[in-house]
Amino acid sequence: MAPTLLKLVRIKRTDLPTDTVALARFLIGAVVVHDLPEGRVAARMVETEAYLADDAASHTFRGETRRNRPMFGRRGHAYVYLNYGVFWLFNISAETEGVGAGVLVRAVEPLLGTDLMQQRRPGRTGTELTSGPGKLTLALGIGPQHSGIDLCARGDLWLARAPHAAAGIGTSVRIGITKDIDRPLRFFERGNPYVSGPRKLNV
DNA sequence: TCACTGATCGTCT
DNA sequence: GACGATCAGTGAG
Repeated sequence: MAPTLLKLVRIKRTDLPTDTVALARFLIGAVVVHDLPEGRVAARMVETEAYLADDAASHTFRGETRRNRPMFGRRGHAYVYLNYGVFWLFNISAETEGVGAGVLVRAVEPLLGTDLMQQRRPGRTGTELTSGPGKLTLALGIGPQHSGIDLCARGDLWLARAPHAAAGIGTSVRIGITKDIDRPLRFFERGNPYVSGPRKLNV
């Protein structure tokens, strides 16, 4: 799709499903937009994971803390945290005020500003740019300064409606966790080359 | 294509 | 003081 033809329509909070699993599926195909000083970057979400309130794998399982507070807010807020001391991971809060749940964005497909993404990922090209939760935050310039912000409000980081429907949504167990490992809470666009993870999970 | 490993640090126990 | 919702490099099959 030619960039000049891409119309980005801001997502309103009322567009977002309250239920975490429904939100994780809804977000497949939707767009993350970041307006940087150097220009706009935008990418379609093609892989997500749901983290529920009664979920031992979720950061919210043991209750609210300073770090995970955004997950307890209303749906549509960003929760960004440092993983393995190295990478920032981007989540979108779900459910209602007081319920700790959200959706991890695991992979995106670049739509706008691919050149800017490449500058932020030296030596990486093609699917290596954004095919993983730590990669995409680097490419899109998402960091701790965004944790807690409202993605449905005016700001530099926001969500836009899917420019076209997902080709088909696949389901699998989640990746990289050690608790509640059997729940089918990972969702991805079938056949999309930017989807991360072992091939056997992506059918 | 898969399995394994080191790097690295904020958060919570 | 231990533990990760990861990535990139290496080596084997």
